[in-house]
Amino acid sequence: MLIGELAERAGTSPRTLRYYEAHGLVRAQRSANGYRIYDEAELRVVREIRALLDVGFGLDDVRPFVACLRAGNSSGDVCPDSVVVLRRKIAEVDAVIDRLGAVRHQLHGQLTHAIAHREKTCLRSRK
Amino acid sequence: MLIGELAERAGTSPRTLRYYEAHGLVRAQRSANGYRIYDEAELRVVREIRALLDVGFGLDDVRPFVACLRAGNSSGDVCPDSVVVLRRKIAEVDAVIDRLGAVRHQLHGQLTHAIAHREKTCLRSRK
DNA sequence: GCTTGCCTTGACGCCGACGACAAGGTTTAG
DNA sequence: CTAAACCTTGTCGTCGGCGTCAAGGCAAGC
Repeated sequence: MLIGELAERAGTSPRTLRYYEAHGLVRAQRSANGYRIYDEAELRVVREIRALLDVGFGLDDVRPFVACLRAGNSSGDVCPDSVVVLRRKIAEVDAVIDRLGAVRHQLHGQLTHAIAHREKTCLRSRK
Repeated sequence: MLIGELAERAGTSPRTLRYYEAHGLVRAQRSANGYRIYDEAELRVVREIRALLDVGFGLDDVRPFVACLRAGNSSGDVCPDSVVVLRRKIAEVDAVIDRLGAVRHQLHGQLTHAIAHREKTCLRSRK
């Protein structure tokens, strides 16, 4: 499988796959003419990477999951390192959610205050 | 008031104030030697900017609030343009919170699955 | 042979809010 | 006289995950 085919099957671009390889996440054989050749297993790897990135992981966070897959596991999640990252990410997400909740609350306060002020001004202007 | 003093009083840096000025948010007189001179009103402007940026606004989002303050209002929130931005930002925050909730849910699922798998493996290895 | 369509490496662009540094001018205190 | 401590403009660097050329090689069909 050449890079274009893998890219299409994984729903991404050749550029992206080379980028992953440059960062040590994806591996490829080389044909005589220098083309990258991938086996089926890499498709699963790339899909794992994509799924995690979509969820907000960084490339570094993804490494343990890829290693876990390469170690022969059916899921990238089941290795200790992956679990560590999962826990950390959940905690991060929780923190952001809390923060955004507070932000939302504050913005809501500013909004209602502004509306109230507008009512007042409007009433005054009608006198 | 020179730029260093304003920066300190607003809890930021001279570089940041020049950046705001370059983007049309903050204004300054110039002394004979070319130094920027700020009046007290600019302190409130800068604080408004900082408060909004801290909450996740971009510089463009902040403009209406600054204009509102310059128009003589006691709060930057009370003008129609500000209210529009406030509503939009609240909607954005809500969307992100929803998305993160889904992400959290998925990650939690992956984690429990991984733990369950580990239990299984552990049990097998003890046989 | 020529075009088409793959592939290769390399390098710059992006976005946003600045930080950091360069190279210089000014004023003040010792 | 000089050092310190301000100020000025200008430019490059940062972070991440790529997109987008550029310039070229290789394979295959007509």
